[in-house]
This record gives sequence, C-alpha cells and structure tokens, in this order.
Amino acid sequence: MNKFYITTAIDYTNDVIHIGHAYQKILADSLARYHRLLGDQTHFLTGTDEYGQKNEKSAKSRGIDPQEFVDEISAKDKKQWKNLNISYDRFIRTTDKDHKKFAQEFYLKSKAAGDIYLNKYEGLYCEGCEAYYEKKDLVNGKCPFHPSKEIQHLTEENYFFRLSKYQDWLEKYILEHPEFVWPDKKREEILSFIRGGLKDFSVSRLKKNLSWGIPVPDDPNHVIYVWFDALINYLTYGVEENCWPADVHVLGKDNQRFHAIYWPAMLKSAGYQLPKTILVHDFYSLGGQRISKSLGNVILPSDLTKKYTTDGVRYFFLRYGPLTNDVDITWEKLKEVYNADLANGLGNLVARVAKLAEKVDLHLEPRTYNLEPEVISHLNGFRVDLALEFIWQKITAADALIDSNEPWKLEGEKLTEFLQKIIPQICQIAYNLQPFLPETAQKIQQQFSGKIKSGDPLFPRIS
RNA sequence: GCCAGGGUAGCUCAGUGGUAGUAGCACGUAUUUCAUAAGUACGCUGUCGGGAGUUCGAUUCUCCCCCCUGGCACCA
Repeated sequence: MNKFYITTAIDYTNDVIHIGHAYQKILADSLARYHRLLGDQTHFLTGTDEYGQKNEKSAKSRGIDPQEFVDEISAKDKKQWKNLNISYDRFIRTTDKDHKKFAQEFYLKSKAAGDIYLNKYEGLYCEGCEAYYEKKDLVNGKCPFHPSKEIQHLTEENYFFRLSKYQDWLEKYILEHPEFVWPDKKREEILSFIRGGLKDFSVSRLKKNLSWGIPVPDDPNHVIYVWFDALINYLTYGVEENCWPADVHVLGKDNQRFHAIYWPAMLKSAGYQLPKTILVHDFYSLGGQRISKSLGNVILPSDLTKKYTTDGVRYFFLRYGPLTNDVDITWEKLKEVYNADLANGLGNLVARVAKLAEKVDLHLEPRTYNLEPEVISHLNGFRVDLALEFIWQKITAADALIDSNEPWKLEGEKLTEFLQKIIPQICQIAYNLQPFLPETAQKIQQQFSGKIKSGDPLFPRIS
C-alpha cells in the first residue's frame, strides 16, 4: 500500500481565515480524497500557527490571555473548514504539547549539528509590522505600512540558523529534483533567490520582549521564533504517524521561500528527509483588489457557502482557482459558473434522467466504477482544474447522447434499455467527482441506486 | 532598478512560420420538452499590445518600445 502525506500551511491566528486560505485547504482536501480513493494510506494535516508577537498583541488588545485568544480563533477556523468539508486527519496547533516538545528537540538537533549560534541582531524595527527593515525599504525614514509609527533602532541578541552553509547544497538539490517545487515558474524564482545568496536567519526572540513562544530548551532567556517553530509542525505529526517525509506541502506563494529554502535546510541540518513536493499556488483578488483586512474586503468561506453551497464553492475554487495564476473573483462570476456548470450542467443532467427512470420504475444492479485515466493523470500532476474540465466534457457528452436518443419518446423496454446505458455513465461521472464534490457525488450515487426517484435539484438555479 | 512570466473574440483562456480557436462563459438563431425558463445543434464578434527586422509569407522567430503581474529575506 502506498503512503500519501499531504499538508497545508497552518494559518496564523491573529485573525480568522478568509477565502484566500480556503482555496488552499480545498485544493489539499481534493488531493487527499483522491489518494484515499486510490487506496493509499493517506494522512492529511492542517492546523493553526499560534505563537508570535502579533498573536500576543491581538490578545492584549482584547484584554485576554494569549492562549484564550488563539483558542477562540482556532475554533473559528475549524468551523470554516468543517463548512467546506475539509477532511483533515489532524488539526495541529503549535500550542499542542506534542508539538512544543518536538520543536524543542528539533532545535537541539540542529544546534548539535553546529547550525545554531548566538549573535547580535541590529536593525530598524517597526512595531506595527513586528519586523526589521533595511534602510532602503523605509519611506522618509518611516515604515511604508505604518508611517505614523516611529522606527526603532534595536539591538537584540538572537540565535541564528546557519542557512548560508546550505546554499550550494540546496541549489544542487533543487536542480537535481525538479519535482521539489511546483510549478516550474516558482522553482525558477526559488533558484534565482538562492543564487542571490543565502543569509543566516534568526530563530529566536528574547523572552523579555516576547514571551508568547516555545522556550528555547537550553536558554531560558529566549523563545523560538514563530517561523522556525511553525514549519516543524509537519514533522511533529509526520514522525508520530510514521508518515514522514511529506509527499506534498500545499501553500500560498507568500510562504514559498520559507518552505522551499528555510525548511529543507532545517531538515537537512536536523537529519530528516526532505518533503517530495512543495506545491505553491497563487492568490485570489476580489474585484481587482487584493484581499486584505485593512481594505475591508475580507469574505469568509461561510459567506459563500451560504449562497452557493459547500460543493458549489468547492467546484468554483477547484475549477477556476488560482492554481498557477492569480485569479480575480467576483460575485457575478461565481453565480455564472454556478448556474452554467452546476445547475444547468451536472444538476440538470441528473434531474432529467432521474425523472425518466422514475417513470419506468427502474431498478439497477450495483456496478463498480473507476477513476478515469485522464483524471488520474491530471491529479498526479496536481491539475485539479483540468481534471474537472475533463469530467465536464463527459457531462456535455451525456446530455448530447440523451438528446440524440430522445428517450422521452421511448416507452417500456426501449426506455429501460437506454436508461441502463446512460445511468452508469452518470454514476461513473459521480464516482470521479468524489475527490472534488464529495457530498454531491454521494447524493448522485444514492439517487441512482435501488429504486430511482426524482428528487430536489442538486443545485437550484440562482437568479 | 534587476530577474521571471504575460498582453489573442464582451469575459476567461488555448494555440500555430502560411491571412486564428475543437475551447468555456456571455450573446443570437433554430430545435426539443425528460429536466432547474434547463438540453442540443448551428452561428456571431477579433487591425492575435505598438513599431521595425528576418522570410515568398509572422499572431507565431529576432530587436526596440508601451502596459500588466509576480519575485528581489525574517510580510503566515
């Protein structure tokens, strides 16, 4: 039996997730469901990233304890995922006990390898961004994002990870393993970044400045920097479940550098195998605007599912989502796709055939179905969009077959005969839809088993 | 500024050295009535970003220019 271990990025808990994050989870979920269908021993991990200054600050502004704060956000995220039918096997939180322990062990392993050392970090610090800036990045001596705040000149003692040591090794590794970063375009970006030179990065913060973090195990004055700790979540679960290395890390392009550069170097340092593929997807924009809290255009996945159903949203995202390109989303487009592909397409096909079958009181013998070779080949290459496009061609073909046979003019034996031909085709379509639209696939399979009845529309048309 | 990828029908995009597409949506016409005013068939529209060059011939190759997007380290 094959093993398949897939992860998503874990979401930062300073605020609830939005549709940008949702694309990633749905994508990973459909791949996980696909591998379960293949019979692979599948592990699907998602979760939340809960330490760091932003979390601590957000909690303070609400006047509550950080743990209480991240508990709340984490629970809200989980609700969103449930609403989208995300079939994760574990929801990991970086505040989980096993993760804390594992992250500390990892840190020590990397240190024992000689890759962690103490140094001084000097820099221009913006409190709003909770980040250091180079002088050249400032606008009139102020932070470009928080011009009202004063830039602070800080010196802080940090532990550093010796990333520079891994530069040549990593470049060679990526060249020799073209499947390591997907798609190609992103791999080129990573390579050019590596060639620009890798600098050591800090992996700790002083506890007196930031207490909300995992303690550095051999220095009580420090906590582990969020990035270093967060990446390790994949390994925490992977080692426990004995499914490391991961087959796919699914993440957004904002995270590609951390996953494609820091993470492999960290793993190499601590003596672990590298994940097989880093799948980097692009972003949604909303009516031409970047999705962001400050623009006030954040949409929750639950806002969309209310109107378009869970599978409706899954379909739209998977078929037309930002897999290898940024994609602009509008309510208008969503409605058009819903009506054209789901109501008029899949839903109507099922409805018209079910009604005909009901007329002759048809019973069908159970049959087995299989994934189409084209679907398999597209999914092995992560192209959920092309897989769905292929399935929709089958839907159109089924509609055309119905029209050319005019079954509504047939009666008795002849009608039964035709239905026995067309219904398995629809069931085959439903079988292939399982990774993408699990509820709908199941409904169709149920409707066409045993005594067939016409029922409520799968996707009522929206005007 | 540097690097990468793009600019093709109203929209989203595919594509090729021989006056563009088997594409989907939208639109139009016909047709059908089993179905969610759904389906099917047929059709419409484009100076293929601008200019120059190579070529018998370029949307496709080369050069220049314009525009868009992304990356250019501690932004989960």
